[in-house]
Amino acid sequence: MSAAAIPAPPWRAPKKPPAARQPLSAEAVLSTALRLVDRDGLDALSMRRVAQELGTGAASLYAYFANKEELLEQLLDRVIGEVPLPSPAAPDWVAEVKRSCYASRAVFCSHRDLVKVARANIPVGPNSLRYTEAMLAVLRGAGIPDRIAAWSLDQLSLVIVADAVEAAIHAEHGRRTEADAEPYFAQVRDYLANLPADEFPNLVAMASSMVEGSGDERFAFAIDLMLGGLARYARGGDGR
Amino acid sequence: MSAAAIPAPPWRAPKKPPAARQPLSAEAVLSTALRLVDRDGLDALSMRRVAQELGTGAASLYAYFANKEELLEQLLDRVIGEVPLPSPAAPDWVAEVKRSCYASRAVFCSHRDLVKVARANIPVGPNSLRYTEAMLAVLRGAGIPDRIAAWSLDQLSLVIVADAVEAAIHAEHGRRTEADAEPYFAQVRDYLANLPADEFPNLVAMASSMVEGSGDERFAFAIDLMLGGLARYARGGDGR
DNA sequence: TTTAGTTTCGAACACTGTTCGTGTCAAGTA
DNA sequence: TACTTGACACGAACAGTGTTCGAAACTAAA
Repeated sequence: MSAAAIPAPPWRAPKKPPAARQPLSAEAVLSTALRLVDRDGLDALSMRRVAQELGTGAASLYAYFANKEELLEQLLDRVIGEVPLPSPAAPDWVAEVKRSCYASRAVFCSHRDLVKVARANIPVGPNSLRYTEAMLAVLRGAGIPDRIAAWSLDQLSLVIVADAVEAAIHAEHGRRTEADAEPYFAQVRDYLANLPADEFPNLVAMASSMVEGSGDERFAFAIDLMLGGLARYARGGDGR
Repeated sequence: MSAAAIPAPPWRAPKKPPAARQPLSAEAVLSTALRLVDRDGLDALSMRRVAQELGTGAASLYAYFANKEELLEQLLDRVIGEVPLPSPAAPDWVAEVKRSCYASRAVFCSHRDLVKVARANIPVGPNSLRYTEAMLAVLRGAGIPDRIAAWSLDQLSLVIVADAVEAAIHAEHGRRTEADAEPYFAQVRDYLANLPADEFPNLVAMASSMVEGSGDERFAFAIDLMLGGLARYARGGDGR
């Protein structure tokens, strides 16, 4: 195969000058789109801009993708492919699931707000399927009944995505690190603490608690909460 | 003024009949917007359409709302106001929280896909605050520590919203009832069942389980999962 | 009646996703 | 070599979007 001689590196973006541009492919479009999202965020991703970056017109993209939604779907699946698969052979299934959840969140967070496209639609891209398969293997290996495993995985994914979206929104508002976010949280805390105490006694009393904890801590708590509820279905009852 | 004597050229289209429109207020705008969402869905809600429904131009709305986002925020808060507040006096706190979650979901689902606007931003509308206050009262009344109560409420809301969004998307695709959705789920099941069994043994084996259960059942499971994990923090340990 | 201040809103701006029909060019056939 | 064919490329246009600006219309005080 002569194609092996020149392996087109998909992550290497084609240059702006239309002179030496490669002949446009779904791969090239996806790479460019992902680069744009990473650089400017999801809102800045328009068909025109992707095409422009490729040195062509927007209409050309519709030869490879039926519409923008399909492009985004494939883009998301490509990112999901970056998540390392959990191993069903791990000795401690709870730890393995946790590790996998953290890894997923990390990958999503590393691509700005792309995760926003991961709504409710069941993802059916090849990488999503591989991930689902691996996760199911772990849960079933722990003795969790099929139905429970399927539903729980749904919920876990939901929490991961929702949390990543929240993180992305914070990042968009410039609250990237804990230190950056402090003024914002202080503002919220003050607002809550100064509500009328007769109508909102609990909110006033809990103003500090409401904004406490880093994003990581809150995410870890959410995952623990689910796994805590899930453990009772695993082999050996809820003792863990 | 002599200018008034000159009659307007009749062939020039006369201005729109002023009709008997009320003098335009934030209230009127919100009511109209909500009516539009209920009728045509969130995507059909544009500033122009709302204004048109009120017999005016889009620019007029900006006198009452800084932008579309603010309008949507207030619209959501208004809908949250329809949710009945949970009672901290209820004898069984778990049952009360469950009831409240179901009620919230029902309200969201009754307004098409408006719930999509409820992303990660902490909702701070008056009705949202009232709801949060009531829910916190219940959780604290159960002996749950402040920090845990705050974080759990976050997660519960997240699950409710995410589930309602999923239901809305199904409804948009015409899969409103279980019977309507059956063909779709059958399709997904068949697709999963026919994947290469060597690469996806679990998905193939669990094809049925993956699509099993009504929306209500899956939602109930999700809430139970969280409350199951939460119960251990309540007064009296994790028994219950 | 004049003036000042506020509210209203048509027109325009800079975008968006998508489609149509033409343009380009390489491969296949005569 | 000359001609045809068909797939890909893409400029221009369409129908929409949120938002802004400045002029008109109305209201209330002087």
